[in-house]
Amino acid sequence: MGEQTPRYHRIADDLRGQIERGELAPGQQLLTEFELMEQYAVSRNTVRLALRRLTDEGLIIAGQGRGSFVRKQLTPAVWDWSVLESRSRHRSDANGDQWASVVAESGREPRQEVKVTIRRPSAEIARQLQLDPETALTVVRERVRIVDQDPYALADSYFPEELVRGTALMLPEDVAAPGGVLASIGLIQVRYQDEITVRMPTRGESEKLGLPAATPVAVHMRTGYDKGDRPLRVMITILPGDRHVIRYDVSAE
Amino acid sequence: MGEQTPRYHRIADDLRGQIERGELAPGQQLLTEFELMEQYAVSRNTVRLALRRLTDEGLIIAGQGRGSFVRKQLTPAVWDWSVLESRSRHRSDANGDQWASVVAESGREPRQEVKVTIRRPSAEIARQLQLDPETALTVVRERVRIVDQDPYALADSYFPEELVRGTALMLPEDVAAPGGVLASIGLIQVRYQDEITVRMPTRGESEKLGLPAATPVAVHMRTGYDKGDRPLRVMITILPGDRHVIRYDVSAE
DNA sequence: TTGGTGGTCTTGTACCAACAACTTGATGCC
DNA sequence: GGCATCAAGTTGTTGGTACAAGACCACCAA
Repeated sequence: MGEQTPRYHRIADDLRGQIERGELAPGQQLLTEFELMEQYAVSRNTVRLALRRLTDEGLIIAGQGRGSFVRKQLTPAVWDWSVLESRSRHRSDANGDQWASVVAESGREPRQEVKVTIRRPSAEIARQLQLDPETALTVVRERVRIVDQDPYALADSYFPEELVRGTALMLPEDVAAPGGVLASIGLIQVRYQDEITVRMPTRGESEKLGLPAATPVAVHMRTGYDKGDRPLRVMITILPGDRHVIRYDVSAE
Repeated sequence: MGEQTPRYHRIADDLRGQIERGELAPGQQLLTEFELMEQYAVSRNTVRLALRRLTDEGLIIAGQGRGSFVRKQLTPAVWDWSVLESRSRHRSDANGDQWASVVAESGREPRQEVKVTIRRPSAEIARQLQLDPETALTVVRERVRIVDQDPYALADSYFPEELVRGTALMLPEDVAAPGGVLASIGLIQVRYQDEITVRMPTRGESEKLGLPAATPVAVHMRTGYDKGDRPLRVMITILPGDRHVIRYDVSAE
């Protein structure tokens, strides 16, 4: 049978069309693999290849023992990164808790799990903080941001150890202060450099965030500098693509 | 055999470890499926499941008839979006050709394929441009940005038709002007709103860009406003994750 | 030298079978 | 009623086979 496109491609195309036209609504259960076998007169393997294709595109999601379902897209959280902590319009909250207040406004319950460690910096972190990777130490605050019990993002902050030694930043608690936590200990960030990359999550990230298959992440790395251009902090945020929008406002002064 | 983790998980973990430890270098060919069958004493099906896992993580890439290879990451192009076209430091070029000049600086050859059409706007575009989706028309400039024959990004610009009627923007050519093309016809953008989302590419994007499997894309939507807060343009750029870094500088005035 | 031709190697597609693991709802016991 | 148990249904895992399709190389012929 000299067909050009493989059968499982055409089955996937057919199902994708049904999803895009709305004949299969978000959250709705698809036919079972066995039913699809009969409908298309193919083997179960071929059906599974087609379903895998849709899974990889993020269109459906399968659960063992339950069935396959059209994936419903979450209403994404919009995240405005174009404001300095020190002049945040969001009622005097730090950037770390801009998040908390934005979430709270939408009637949901934010929570953060914080873990603090002292570590030798990785090559990338050392470069961003202009530290010697052999001798310097960094204080690392690893946060898991949770909304209504569901993990939403990972946010890890790295500080040069000598700058924050003995301050509240070393407490494994959810610290917040008006104007930003760094400002509260006398470190004023006047400039950020943000770099955003896109990739598939690592296994560890995928587990911590409970990500469904085929969910890419944005990696947002923000380096904060004081007015002498000394780097004070690197914050790396892992934002799952299915639940976040990153926003910037760029304007002439 | 009451094992907790499936065999193909463990095989994938093993191979992933080899890649991460550098025992398998980027670009290097993996053992063939048949050899892996013998080495792990499993069926080809199981080997393929393990390889698929690594493919989905973006770690390897397979070619029919050639073999499987450790994926080498490209040196990503850094893309600075925090500058207005009108005050670009990059030798008086438009944003659209900030790209061209950055690429040219690194000794590679940039090229753009441009297609211009007039269309009724989608709901999203109409909302961004504050147009009536029933009656309004938009001029759409679809560009494929190519570096050394390889497609690198898609950049589609949408203009309200009444604003650009009869101007150079309606020519299906690679137009450029000092200070930006819009400025050259009297439309001055003083503010942008950028929204970045992350998702898997659609089939069409994947084909146009020749993306390997498991390559997510960043969708960068920039809406430009004049000083009366009237939207002048929406530009949607599709940036494959394996070859782009998005950068912003955020500073106090 | 050049070009085509064919054979071999490798991954891709498609089929079949069996059991495991998990979910869900029904059943029945206390 | 409440709770444990069971059975049926569904996807997950693993084994097998066969042929197709693309890549690559060696060989031969012009």
